[in-house]
Amino acid sequence: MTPEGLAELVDAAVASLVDSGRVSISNPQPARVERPRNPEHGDYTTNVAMVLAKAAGRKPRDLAALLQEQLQDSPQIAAVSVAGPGFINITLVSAAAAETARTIVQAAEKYGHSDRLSETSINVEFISANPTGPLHLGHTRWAAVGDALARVLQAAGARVTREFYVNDRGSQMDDFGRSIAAVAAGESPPESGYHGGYITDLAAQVLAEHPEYQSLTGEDRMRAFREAGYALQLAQQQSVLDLFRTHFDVWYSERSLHDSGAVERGMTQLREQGHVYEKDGAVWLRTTDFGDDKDRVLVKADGELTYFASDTAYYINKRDRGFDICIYLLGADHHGYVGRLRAVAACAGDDMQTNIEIPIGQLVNMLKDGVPVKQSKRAGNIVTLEDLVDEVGVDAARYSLIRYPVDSPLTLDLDLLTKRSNDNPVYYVQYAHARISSVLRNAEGLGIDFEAQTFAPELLSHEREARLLGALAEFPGVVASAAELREPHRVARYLEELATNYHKFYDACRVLPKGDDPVEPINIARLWLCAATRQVIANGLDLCGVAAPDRM
RNA sequence: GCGCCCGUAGCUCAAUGGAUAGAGCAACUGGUUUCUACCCAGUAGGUUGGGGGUUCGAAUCCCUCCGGGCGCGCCA
Repeated sequence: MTPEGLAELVDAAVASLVDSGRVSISNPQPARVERPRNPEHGDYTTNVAMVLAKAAGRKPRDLAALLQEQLQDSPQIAAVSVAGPGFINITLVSAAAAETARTIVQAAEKYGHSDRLSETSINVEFISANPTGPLHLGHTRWAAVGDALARVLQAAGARVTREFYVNDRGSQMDDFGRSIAAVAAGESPPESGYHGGYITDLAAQVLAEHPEYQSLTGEDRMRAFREAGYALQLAQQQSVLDLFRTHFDVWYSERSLHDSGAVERGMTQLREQGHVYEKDGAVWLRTTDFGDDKDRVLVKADGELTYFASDTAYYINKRDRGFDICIYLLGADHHGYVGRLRAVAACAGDDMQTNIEIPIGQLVNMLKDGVPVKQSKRAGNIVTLEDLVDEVGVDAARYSLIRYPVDSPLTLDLDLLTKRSNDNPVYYVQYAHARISSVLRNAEGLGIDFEAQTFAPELLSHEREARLLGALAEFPGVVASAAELREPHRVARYLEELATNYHKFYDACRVLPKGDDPVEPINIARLWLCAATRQVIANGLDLCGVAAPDRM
């Protein structure tokens, strides 16, 4: 019996009361069934009586009592009670709860997946760093979170495209080229340029491949170094993201947006929608029609297109490519763009409530030796994605970045992460997986093929078995809510709770027979439970993009 | 000045308007002749920044004040 199944049972109980005329509610909303925080309150609890009390014109506790009467005859329910202001607490018979283990083992890697977003095509754009330097710690957070979000959305059935927008157009590219060219000539980069040590490396690489560039001067020299440096830096970003297990489906070049005529087409569409006007020799988009602070310039008085013009065209281009929802994961330093981007969607004739979503991620701070690390791109002392991975590894880096909601600022203590200690819960979760794997290996060594034997779910009646089963049953709901709320951290938090439940079970319940003891049905039942738990941990870690090791 | 985000245990952080606000780390006390102790059991730690409001019920929603971060360009 799953929480979803139980919710249907409660809905049926409500409908039965209404149909028999004992209660009058028009259009009762579906019940929500949750696991209570306090285990003494049973396996599941629902607040449906309190929610519907007003519509029914009854006291919450009276309505709850009527529902209790309806529910307690169900063969799958062991006990129903009314508590507090009107909660209905439900305990399942152990066999009904334990069927979950069989369900999970049979569904295998599909357990937790659903089809509730199956009609939706979603573009998830994240990182979108300039190709003028290495990816820093902030980008690393978006890499981990964006990829995990994409995985969670896919698990909910959505068609997802991971997209990286390459800002390869504009004056910062020229600054980039001038900086490399200057260093190649043995000079310092210009004040407005780029100063990190990687510029020196890029200059050396460019010269190694193209020694003839050294003789170029002026704009030709800038362009030559710019293009060669761009190719090298983009390749570096791509390879480090590959290492980080974040694989983009589309790397979309801003230049290509212009070359393909998408910018012109976008402008035409916006004109047709009637939100474009001219003032002071410039062309504007009236984003204030849709809540933006001020209107935005598309074409400057000198005829140059703005960066914002690319943004508008890019959004329209995404919609033309068939995406129902465009998600932009932006850093807090770009939150000023939210208003104008949403307005772009509206100006293009879309619904800014549904077609565009812009979660804002707060920045990542760091402690090293207990002192905040000051990061400055100009000074070139940034901490890069590679640095973090070198320090703690891909699993710990990804996990520690996605286990927090993105809208909360995050402080990473590098010294703690470096210790590879339990301060990083990823080891706690991975260890549970490795521990179960070991038990299953030992079972195999004893010649026990539990899947070939009869599973007697009613034997899993120990309190800690019940709690573990309850946690396992929650997984599909957790994945679904993580997808709907765009909050992949829920999966990580859930895994930690699941791992705790497993360790407690393991501590109290012997799985394999000791010594020469015969194999009993309880051993078989517990092996089913172990296999189910391992499957859910593996599925959850996969949604995080973190490895599930068989040995540690 | 205006706008957005944040403020929860000593530290890092959870909690989809629900019952006694939870974990991990740090501190203290215990537990393994047995399947992986990277584990488990327990103690201690709170005016959820302050104040007001909404309601059966608020860390959560509204108002206000305080504190912190970020952003407010015909730059990209």
